[in-house]
Formats: sequence, C-alpha cells, structure tokens
Amino acid sequence: MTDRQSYGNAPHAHHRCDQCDVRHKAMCAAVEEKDNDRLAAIVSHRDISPGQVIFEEGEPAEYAYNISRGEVRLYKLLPDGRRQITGFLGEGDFLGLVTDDTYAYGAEAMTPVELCIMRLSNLERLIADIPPVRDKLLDMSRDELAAAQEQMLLLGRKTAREKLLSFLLNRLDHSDVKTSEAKIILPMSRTDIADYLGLTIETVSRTFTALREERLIELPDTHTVMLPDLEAVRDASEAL
Amino acid sequence: MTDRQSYGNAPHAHHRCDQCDVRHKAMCAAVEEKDNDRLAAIVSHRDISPGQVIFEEGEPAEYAYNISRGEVRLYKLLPDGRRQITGFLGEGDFLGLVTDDTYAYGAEAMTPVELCIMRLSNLERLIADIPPVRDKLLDMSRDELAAAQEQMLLLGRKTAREKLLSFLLNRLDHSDVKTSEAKIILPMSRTDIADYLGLTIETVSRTFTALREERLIELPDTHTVMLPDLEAVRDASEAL
DNA sequence: AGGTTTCATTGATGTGGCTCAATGGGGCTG
DNA sequence: CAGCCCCATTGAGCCACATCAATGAAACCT
Repeated sequence: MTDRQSYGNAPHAHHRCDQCDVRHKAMCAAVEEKDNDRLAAIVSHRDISPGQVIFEEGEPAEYAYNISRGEVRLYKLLPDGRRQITGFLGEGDFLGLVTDDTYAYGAEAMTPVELCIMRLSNLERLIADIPPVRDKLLDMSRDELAAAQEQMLLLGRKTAREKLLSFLLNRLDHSDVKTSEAKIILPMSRTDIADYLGLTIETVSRTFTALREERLIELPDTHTVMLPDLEAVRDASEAL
Repeated sequence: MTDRQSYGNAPHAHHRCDQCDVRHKAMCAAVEEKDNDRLAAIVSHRDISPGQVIFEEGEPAEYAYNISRGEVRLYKLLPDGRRQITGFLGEGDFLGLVTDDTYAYGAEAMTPVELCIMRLSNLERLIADIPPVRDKLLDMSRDELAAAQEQMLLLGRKTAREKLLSFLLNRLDHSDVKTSEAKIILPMSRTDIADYLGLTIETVSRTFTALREERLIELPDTHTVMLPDLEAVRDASEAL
C-alpha cells in the first residue's frame, strides 16, 4: 500500500509563483504582487508518484505543502492496521497544519502529484508578516473543520447507502468540471472509499451495484459515476 | 431534549474580564493588560439552564461565545432526527467559529452554563487589531481539527468497546482534577455518549457493564467512572 | 502475447451492535 | 413520603454490514 521509495524524488529548483496554475485556489492567493518574490524564495517543488508516502503520522513536521497537481489521501492508522482516511485533497489544497510539532495524520499520493514545499519556519514568518495569509489559513482551517464535522455525522449516523451517496454529492460539489450531466471521476480505489466511509471494500462494491440497479447512479467504468437524477440522490443521501 | 424557553435569560451587565476565572484557558488570555478595557467593552454575559439551546445549526451567526462555567454539547442532526454529537465543550472553550455566516452545528447546555458573549463583528475587529488573538484562535482551531480527525478514526474504525475506552481516556486527559487514582466525572447522559460515539444508548450501557465485569472500570455511580489500571485501558482502547 | 499481480465484483455465512420490550432505580414534586 | 417521571439497565431476537472465499477483469511487466 505504501511502497515508500526514496521518499520522493529530488526537489526542483525554485519556480515562478506568479505563473502557478493553482495560485488562485491556494493559500498563495493571499500574497500580494509585491511579496511574490518573497514567496518564491521559500518554496521548492517535488514530484511524487502514485502510492508514495509524503509524510507519516507522528513524524516531526518540518515542511508544509501546497498541492499543485494530483490527488492525495490523508489517513490515520490503528496499531493493528485498521485505517481511517480523514480526507482527500486536490489541487490548491494546503497540507501540513500541525498541532504539536508532529504531523497529525499521514499523507500519500493517489495519482502523480506535484508539491510546492516550504519549511514550516519560513511559512510561520510569512504568516506573521502578511496578515492576509494568516486570514486565509484561518479560513481554510474553518472550512476543514466544518467538513470534518459533516464527516463525523456521516460516520456515526448514516447507513452505507447514505454514506456512499453523500460522498458522491461531495465529490460533485468539489469537482470543478460543471457539465450539465453530473459526472464524477473517482481517482481513488474502492479500498480508499471504504476507509473513508468507515465501511469494507465489499460493502462499497455491493452498494454501488445496488444503486446502479435502482438507476440512482450509472457506472460507465469503475472510476466514473454519473448521477442522472440529482434530486433523488440528495433525498436518498439523508433518508426521509 | 431541547425545551427552548425564552432563548436564554436576560444578559447581565458587563464584567471584569481581568477577574475572570477561566481567562487563562480562554481566547482572552491572548489579550494584553492594556487592551483589557477594550475586551470588557464588547462582552456581556448570559446564564443558560440545562437542556436549553444556545444556538441551532444553520441559524445566522451573530455572536461568538466563551464558556465561563458549565458544559455544552455540539451536535448535528439529520432530517429524520438522528443526531451526531460532534464535541463536548467546557470552561474556557470558545464557541462560534463559522464558515458561511451560519452556525455549522447546534449547541445546548448540559449543565447550568455561564456564557461570555460578543458580537462576531466586534470579535473580528479584535482579531484584526490584536495579532495574538488571531494566533490563539488559529491554534484553537488546529487543536479542534486534530481532535475531529481522531474522532473520525474512532467513529469509522473502532469497536464499541474501544470507542468507550477511548472516550474515557480523552475525558481523563481533559479533566483538570489530577488525582492519583484516575477518576472521571461524566456530566452528560448515556444518550449523549451514544450520540457522540455513534452507538445506541443500549450498547453504551451494556459495554459499561461488560467493562465493569472485566474490572477495567469501576462505576461508583452512573456519572462517575474510575480507571484502576490505566495501562490496561490504554491497550484495550486500540486493541492489539 | 503470455503470465503475473492487483483490484473489483459476487456469493455464502457470521456477528456486533441495533431494535423492540420490560424492569429497575434515583430524583423531583406536591 | 407517595407517586411520577426520567434515565439506565437488562433481555430476546434480528439485521446491516463484516468476514471469508471464489471468480472475473483490467493493468503491468518482460
């Protein structure tokens, strides 16, 4: 599951932050034109291949990351190997808020990932000097907290069917491709979905099949889901 | 469950913040001596009796709160009434971080509660003007996020037994009475515990009984738990 | 192209926790 | 202090989801 190789590949040289594709979505959007050089001076880049570990839970936290390309899973483990995925991150998302000086969760690439890296000490100085950055991070952690609470409701009180439908609706909201027909691409495996929803892989698979037979969803292939009747899905995701 | 009466009792007059019992634990600790007057000028107080609603999920958020006395539960509801408690708050805790301008969860008093109230608009000005306040709030939401992720692990992947033991250990950590024997006071009902752990009241009750029969816990009365062998509890809370 | 590995699906069976139901006990009220 | 109400406990049976096991299908390597 985590064939950690050389711990990521060698970092690149610095980059032009003002030309970054995901700048507008990322924390960096809070940095003004004039401070761009300062931002560029403290970031470097790294490519990560699918399945590789970015960092592990409990590891001393040295860096914070912005995802400039690809998809990442965050997870926590129990001693016997049970895993809970606490979130999926994508382009523009920020990675590495820490409490005590260790990472509170592990992070792995699900697809090829391009990371924008900065030392936490440098980030802290940036935060102190540029108030909008601090505001942006506060906002982001507020949003994350609201999402976490929604996920607690899902994990603690929803059925398998409701969990899966809520998950699909979430994915739809967060996808940027807004076609008329609701189409969802799932970059993660069934196992990842199961570990995110507090289910087993078999239950996820069976529930997908059941939903397809009810015509609530279509599955053109394993990693694509279509929602032909959004209203029906919304109703079924919280039962009535 | 929520006999909302007159929506709290009449607010008191302002208070001496510098004499506040919970100041050192609260966000207010980040306000310096010289800014005390400014803090005192924007806060008022309110007493809430057990079971009363402080605010409801989805309600437009106008105020933020500090808890100066008592215990509060936060929760989210599904349309059919299923409830997930997302957290328990106590003295010094802050209440009312919002995403869009509505509360992301409901809040109810579990015991008699004394609240320190401030308008969100005033708090925002305080945040903008006094950087340590912003830092403190960022820290607090980081901690809350870490706790939320831990709770996701619990809800998604732990057994009833592990859930209950983890819950007790958490309560022990957050209690300020540090006696040699590990003693825990639970202000909340069995139903609250069930809704926090994603269980039913019957399972909570049965699990308590089973743990007592194994001598992992003692139950002098319904709302008191003793942990005679902390190591054994820690092991059992994550299985091996 | 063939062989291997990995991942998803499906089936058969088991079980932890839920549901439904009855009983017990502690605290409040009059 | 009797009666009531609320809450917790306990029991019996059931079911949603887990576990165990087999098969199918796609991706990967050589």
